[in-house]
Amino acid sequence: MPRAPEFDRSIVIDQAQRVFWARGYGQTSVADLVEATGLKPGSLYAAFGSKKGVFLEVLDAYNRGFVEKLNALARQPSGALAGLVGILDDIVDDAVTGRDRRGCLAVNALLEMSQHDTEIESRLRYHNERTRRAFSALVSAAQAEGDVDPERDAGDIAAFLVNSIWGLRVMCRSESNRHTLNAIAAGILAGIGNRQAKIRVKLSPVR
Amino acid sequence: MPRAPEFDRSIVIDQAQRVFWARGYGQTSVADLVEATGLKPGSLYAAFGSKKGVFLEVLDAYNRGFVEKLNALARQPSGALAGLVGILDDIVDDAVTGRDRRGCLAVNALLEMSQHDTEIESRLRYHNERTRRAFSALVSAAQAEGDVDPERDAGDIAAFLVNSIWGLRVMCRSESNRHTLNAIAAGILAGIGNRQAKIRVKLSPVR
DNA sequence: ACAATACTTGAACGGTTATTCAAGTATGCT
DNA sequence: AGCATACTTGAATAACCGTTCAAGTATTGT
Repeated sequence: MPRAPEFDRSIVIDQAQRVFWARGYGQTSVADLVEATGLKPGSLYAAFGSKKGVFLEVLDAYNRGFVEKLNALARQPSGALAGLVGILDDIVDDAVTGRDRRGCLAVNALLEMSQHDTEIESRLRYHNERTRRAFSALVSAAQAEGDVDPERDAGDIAAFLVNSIWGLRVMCRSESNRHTLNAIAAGILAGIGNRQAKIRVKLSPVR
Repeated sequence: MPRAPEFDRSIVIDQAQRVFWARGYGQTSVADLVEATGLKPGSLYAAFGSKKGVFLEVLDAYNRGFVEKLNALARQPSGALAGLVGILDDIVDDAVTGRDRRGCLAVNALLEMSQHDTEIESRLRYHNERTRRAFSALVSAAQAEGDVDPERDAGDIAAFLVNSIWGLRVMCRSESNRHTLNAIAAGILAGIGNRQAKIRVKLSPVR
């Protein structure tokens, strides 16, 4: 039996994710990964094959985490729509406070790489579909709870939601004004046919 | 008096734009620019200072063109809302037919570079504001024509619109299904409080 | 204890990058 | 005609990139 690896794969992926998310793929050098993970180039290449191999695994972990979060929200006691509003609120809050303005790792990767890397492109397409399905389940739950117009197709609303949230993640890279971001969030809720007046009120005021 | 440049600056910027838009900033080498513009490295650096200098000028030209297009739409005889719907339709059409899936040059640049380049970041922030003002004027026109709820703040609606269109430009990089994209466009029109039932119908069917 | 296994190390490699620069050349004013 | 100006050229440069690899080392079953 051979020697066991000295590192925890999921921790390494987590460390790599932080670097890729902060700097983007192209601006992250293998030297950066070596520094962030503590793995020397040889070990890194033995474990992941290439820089792109690391990145693909980072992307997979990222999407898995996001879909799990969405699935948890759909079963939340305070209601699916409240979960959705929570997502928007968190994004806005992170931007306004400056806590997180890195945007969405998957969207960043899509724009940076999908045009010249078909492997990344197809992987992101797959993640995109999984994300939309998770949003669709969330919308269905909100419809069943009477908070969203049940006449409209949940898949269509989910597509609109993914679109809007991607936009919001991009917007937060250059906009940190609370009023503006809240106005956008209010528009999104209007677009999905939100029936809970309370929640719309919660987002639109503030000044 | 010295020798005059042998090239037309606006043509060079146009050629450079094509390369940057197709490949992104990082993946575009100075050698690519040399090939696309016909200018040798020395001339390029004499005229623009650096690769980034070329890119900044490309960005300026891009945004100027887009804002001018929006201003023209606001004064269109068929109505401001029709102009807006036309923008959405064009984006969807370009994606479905595969005619143009490069996304928005400014959004691409924002995600690729704004995090580690403050000069690009502030330039894009400025363009973002100009774009939002142009959309605001377009929305005001639509309100005056009775096609959009006049009670809501035009600036808020404009922010939502910019957000949605940015999302759509991103979405089109990985999605080319007409039904899905039309559903998104319909959601956007619902979000701005579109009062013209006709136009909503125009977008939602198709299968 | 020994062999087999496979992880770790870090220097080295070839390729590409943005940028510079000295030399050559065309222009227009005096 | 001659000079000042500044554009054009393309080879050179130095830094950095992702990746490889041979040597060293720790672990485990026998």
